[in-house]
Amino acid sequence: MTEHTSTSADDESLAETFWAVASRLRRQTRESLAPWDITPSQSRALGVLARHGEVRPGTLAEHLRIAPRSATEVVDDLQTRGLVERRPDPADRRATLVALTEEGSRVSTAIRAARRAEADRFFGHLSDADRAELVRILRTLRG
Amino acid sequence: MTEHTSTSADDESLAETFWAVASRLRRQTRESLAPWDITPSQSRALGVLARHGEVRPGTLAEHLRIAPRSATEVVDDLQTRGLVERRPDPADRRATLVALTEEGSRVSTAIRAARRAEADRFFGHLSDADRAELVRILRTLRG
DNA sequence: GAAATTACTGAGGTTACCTCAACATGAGGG
DNA sequence: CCCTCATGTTGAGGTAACCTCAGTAATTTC
Repeated sequence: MTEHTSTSADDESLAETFWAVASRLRRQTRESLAPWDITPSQSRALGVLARHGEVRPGTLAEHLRIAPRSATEVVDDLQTRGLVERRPDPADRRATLVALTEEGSRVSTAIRAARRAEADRFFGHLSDADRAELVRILRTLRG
Repeated sequence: MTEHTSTSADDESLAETFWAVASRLRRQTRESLAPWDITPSQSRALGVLARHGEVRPGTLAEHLRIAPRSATEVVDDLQTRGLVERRPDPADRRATLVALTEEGSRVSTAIRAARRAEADRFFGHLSDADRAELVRILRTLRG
């Protein structure tokens, strides 16, 4: 009964349910980012910078899994908005370091707070026990 | 202990974990679709047609949550590939019905099977109990 | 000194969407 | 019957967020 069969039909609806939840969460996240008029990829970049401090554009590209050519543009946009600045890498004069400005730090923090609030809203419907279960199960899936 | 607090830090990592899982699943799904050289939105359209039978382009657009103008293009592409055909709606001579061709049916079935296999692979690492838990929790989140 | 690395730029392409405007046909109501 | 609305399609033009390819410049590494 609790035999580990390949319950195909259930797995499919599991995937469907998963995506339904994902799209709801994505929509909500997009909305929570709206006040800053920032694109998802810009916010991802801010996140990387907040976590890693100053990094070279190439490294940023790796973290964001985009081409270096595209990272230049993301950094350009963020720089135009004054959220990020480029400075010379003291260790290698070919290189540039991208770092959050003060404004960038504030925005990044604010965004993180908003995300948190949104996650609270979203996952807050669950009991503590269910949240714990969910996180445990997802972790075994996250690879 | 099981008090329902707003465990913000945990919620954030819950969201992160969720997205990590999502991106893994998305990648795997994309790969499983590769043999058919079909885009995700085309496959979504096939899915709608398989579930609903023949539908008007406008209805298809609603299901896919895209503009009617864009649905025309999706249908065009599928028609070019011979997976779909347009026929007159007997009930309304302005209207068109989009339906799977035989080939389209076969492809759509094959895709569903591949998806199922992929879901098996993906969620199959979980115990039956965990799968049941996951589906239950996700359902309460899916809105 | 030659080759590799790092960043940047310009040009052009792709995907999957979008809006707006127009047109043809046909449906439904008065 | 006429008018308005609905339906599908098309064309033009636009956007976001990427991509590749080719070339420049500065600098480091072998």
